[in-house]
Amino acid sequence: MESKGGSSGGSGSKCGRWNPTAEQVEVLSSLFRSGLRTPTTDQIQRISNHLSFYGKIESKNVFYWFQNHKARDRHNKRRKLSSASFHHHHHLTKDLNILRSQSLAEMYQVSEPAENNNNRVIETLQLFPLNSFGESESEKLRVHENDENGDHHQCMDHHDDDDTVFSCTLMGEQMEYPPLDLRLSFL
Amino acid sequence: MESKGGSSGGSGSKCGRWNPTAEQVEVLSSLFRSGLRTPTTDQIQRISNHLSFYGKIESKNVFYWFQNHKARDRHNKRRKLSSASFHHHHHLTKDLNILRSQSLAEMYQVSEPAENNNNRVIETLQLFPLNSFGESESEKLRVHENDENGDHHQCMDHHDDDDTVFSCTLMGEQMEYPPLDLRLSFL
DNA sequence: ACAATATGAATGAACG
DNA sequence: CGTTCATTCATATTGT
Repeated sequence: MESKGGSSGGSGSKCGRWNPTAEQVEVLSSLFRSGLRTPTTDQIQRISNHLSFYGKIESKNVFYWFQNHKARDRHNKRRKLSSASFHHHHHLTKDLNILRSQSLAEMYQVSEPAENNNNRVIETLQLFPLNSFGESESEKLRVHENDENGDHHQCMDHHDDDDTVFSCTLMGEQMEYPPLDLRLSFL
Repeated sequence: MESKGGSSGGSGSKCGRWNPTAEQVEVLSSLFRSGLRTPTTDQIQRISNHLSFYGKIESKNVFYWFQNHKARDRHNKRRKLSSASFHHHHHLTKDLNILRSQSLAEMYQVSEPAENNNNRVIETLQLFPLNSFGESESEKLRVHENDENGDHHQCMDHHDDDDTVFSCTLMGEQMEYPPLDLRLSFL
């Protein structure tokens, strides 16, 4: 369709935000698949410089690309669960009963797959002449800090403009919700 | 119907992308109206598992649903706000001041989350001891990137110089660009 | 059938 | 580094 020039990708895009070329993505993906995850500033510079041949690019784009790709790759593996699309035809009452018991927790609390992953990536990394992986094992040291990651979502006093007139006062109020509020109990 | 995307329900649905059923949307909307905006990974999992009762669904669907809903809600609110209050312009300056001071912040929910100001959803969450052990048994396994499909990055060869040469025979993907081993040499 | 809209999905950028 | 925001792409749905 269009040459890269300023930006390309799958479709035309307005400028203002880097739109990587197919070639750029290919190279970046290759590097990632080869094991590169967090390139140093120097490497970022080289990668960016090299990729500039295919189109406009900046160093920070490369930096962000690796950051995002790594994070999403990891997150995707975490979301690989819950593919159960079998519909039980339980009765709602039964379902609710189960819902209140504790056995449900086991049912719904998905267990992580706990894949026995090898460290093959590290091997690959060390094959590269990128002498910056001296702390390749430092990442394992990442302790699990228990930040009480409560839900930081505020409730708003929305004036329910166009939405249904649902008073969301289900705190200590006398809420007589339709069966809907019961559905929240799975949380 | 189909093995894929066979989301039954009141609305017909084709394959290709997740098409939520009416019940699923109902529950999701309820949660949203209750104040839930950015569910955590655990919550997403539970929501997804629960909603799988009504049809095929994945975690990422829930994740995207909330992301989109929140973003669009915010977008709409913003547009509404910017175009609002053009009728009574008696004290335009005053209105603007008010808008800037507190109302806007509350509407945008960007005000600082008071620690005590818990959300309704949180209350609901804590009312049900379904998953009281949820946080205690967090998976400590923090495995790292594992190889997706170990059919690439065969071998390499390098000199310890900037002009490193690679012999990385990757899977024969059709690429009209220079071979990978050549493109990696800039590192 | 096509245009317009609604909405699922993706991703670059940035925050804490 | 994990999470969140903003913008855009892609596709289903709906209206004419």
